[in-house]
Amino acid sequence: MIKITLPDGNALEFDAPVTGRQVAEKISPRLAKAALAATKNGKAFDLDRPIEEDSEIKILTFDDPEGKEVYWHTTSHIMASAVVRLFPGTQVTIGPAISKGFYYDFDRDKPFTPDDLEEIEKEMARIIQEDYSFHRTELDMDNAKKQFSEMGEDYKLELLDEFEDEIVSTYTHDDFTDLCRGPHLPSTGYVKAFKLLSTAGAYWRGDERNKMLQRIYGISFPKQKMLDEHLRLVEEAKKRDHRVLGTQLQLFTITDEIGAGLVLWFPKGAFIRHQIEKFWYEEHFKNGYKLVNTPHIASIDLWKTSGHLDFYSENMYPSLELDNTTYQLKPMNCPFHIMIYKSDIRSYRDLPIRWAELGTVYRHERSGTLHGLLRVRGLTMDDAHIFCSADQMPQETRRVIEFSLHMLRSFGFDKFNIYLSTRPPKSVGSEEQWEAATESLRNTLEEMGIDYEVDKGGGAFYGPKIDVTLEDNLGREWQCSTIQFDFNLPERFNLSYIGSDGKQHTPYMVHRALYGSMERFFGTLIEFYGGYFPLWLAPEQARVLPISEKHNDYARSVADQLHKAGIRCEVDDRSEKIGYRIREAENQKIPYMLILGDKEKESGVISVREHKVGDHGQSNIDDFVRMVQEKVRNKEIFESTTQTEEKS
RNA sequence: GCCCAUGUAGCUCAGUCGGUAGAGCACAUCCUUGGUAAGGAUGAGGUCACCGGUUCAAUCCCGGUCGUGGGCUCCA
Repeated sequence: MIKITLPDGNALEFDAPVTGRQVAEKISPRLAKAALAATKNGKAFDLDRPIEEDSEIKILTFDDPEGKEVYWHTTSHIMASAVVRLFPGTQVTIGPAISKGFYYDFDRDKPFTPDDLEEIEKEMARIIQEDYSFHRTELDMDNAKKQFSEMGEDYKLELLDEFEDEIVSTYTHDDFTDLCRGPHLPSTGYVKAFKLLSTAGAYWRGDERNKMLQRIYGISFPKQKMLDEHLRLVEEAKKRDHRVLGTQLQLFTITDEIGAGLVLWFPKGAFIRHQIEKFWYEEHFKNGYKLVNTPHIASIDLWKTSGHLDFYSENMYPSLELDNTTYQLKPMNCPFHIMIYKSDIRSYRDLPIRWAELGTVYRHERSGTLHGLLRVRGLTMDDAHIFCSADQMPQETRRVIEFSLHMLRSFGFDKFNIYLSTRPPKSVGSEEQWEAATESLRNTLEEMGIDYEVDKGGGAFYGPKIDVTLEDNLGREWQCSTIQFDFNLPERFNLSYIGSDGKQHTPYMVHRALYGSMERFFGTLIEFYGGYFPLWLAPEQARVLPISEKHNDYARSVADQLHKAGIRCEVDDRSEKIGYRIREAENQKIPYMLILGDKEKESGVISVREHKVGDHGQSNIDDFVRMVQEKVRNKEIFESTTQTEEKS
């Protein structure tokens, strides 16, 4: 007899060996039916693999993240076997489950076409129909290498070379065998609904020096309805894409007549940006920052001294020759702030110095990485540099982290990821400097009790950093705030301050941006709000809609009163029906529509309609003004805005 | 940068198996003055991204350039 302990603490006794499936059957027929795999002592385990000794067992269904992983990973094996059936000679490489689905990378001369995908789907359907069981085989390294060498699977051999385990496992269904840790679904028939979504080129191991493989992405579910729902949600998400909303709401455009990655801010977008910047200035003054302003180009010598020419040149635009001087368009603001520091003798009494600038920089990002507002070539950083003494450093980093979180929360963000980025391969400074600086940042994070992940090798060339990322609407992560330690520039520029001991010391330096850049922050805001900007940001807070021509005068007098109260509103008195004009205001995502007809005119009130919600009924003007002012003051966000749009 | 896809009116998209293009919305004018998401009529609007090639003829086929989209380790 062996003892099987369940997640709820209850224990069941079985004759050994027992399988996860038998355990599930004992618990309930429903669980047995939904069971996909198990975990044994916390590690994923095939449902039909014998358990010989006392264990903690959890049965995995599609509701468990690990269950989904098994489901998707198995589907990727099914896809691989279909591809090998249809296109003999294709080498398989790796095919993991990812957060939403799976992919598999193949080495094949010809990329897959959409027609190929259809064929592959049909073949997968056959393989699922034929319901092959998955068999796990364990073998030692020599045999594994022999087997995959005979199969001609070079990539698997490369993987095997890196494994440290003595025993590896393979999974076989039908006549397809793949090197795989597992576990898998019991059989191919477990996959009920799937779809291949896209193809892409992907470098072997993500390294562009390696061969480009052909990747196929897909997803699967235990029910067709779940697949349909998933596809619907993806479609809905596309409507919140900042590029789509940017056009629809006339916020910005990027056109090749200007250049890739260069943004034209339309009046409405520029207004929102202005509000964001105004808030930024106010908060920076409150937090002890002073403003500076600096030019867009500078003598190339500055960039030689700073090290940018050596370490950042691939992202820099070519230099300009003029009057026997070579100028360089700036990719960063830091050297300028440093020169301001150097313009005077600094005392320890002056520190910390905090200088901020909305500084526009140009970076030649690789063409394939450009993406709407989220990765551009001309951008305005909400930059600042802090110069301080060594012992002020922990305090200053802490202040910046708190400041950053305060700023982001003011916009309603409450979900972000925080990373500690360590030394990259191409970088300056000694090992000791990196070690000390990284530890300092780590300590600050830990003292503040902040959860973070380590991004190994993700630091700037001049020092380690803390990054805050926000996710876009399709789950892609983008860097927002960044707080970077720099022990390079103060040395290169020979910065100093006079300490209380009367001697010269080198200051520490922090680079930081809280929004990251105005462009990217705006892009994430558009998606976060789904275009429904909160009142304090909305370019037009209310639209006044007279029912017919005879109410135009009243409409104008209402608009006047609102203007005087500081509310941004327009009158739409075009000779269109009220329904039409409401529809237009809704499409433009204008927060309030004020409908004015005979009833309102007579009693001197307004009828208030809120976007996405509908008619709120009548209100007097003062009450409405107070309500709007209150929401503006609180930076209140519309509840409906952060939810997925219903289908319209 | 690399792989694949793609570029037609302001926007969203049809279309031409090679004979210089079409819809809806938006826009303009007129009619309509209408109570909470599309009233009607008429009209204007395109070097079919750009450069080159094949052809009697190219928006369509071919090559190149530029742009855009998806992707380029969430490791067996």
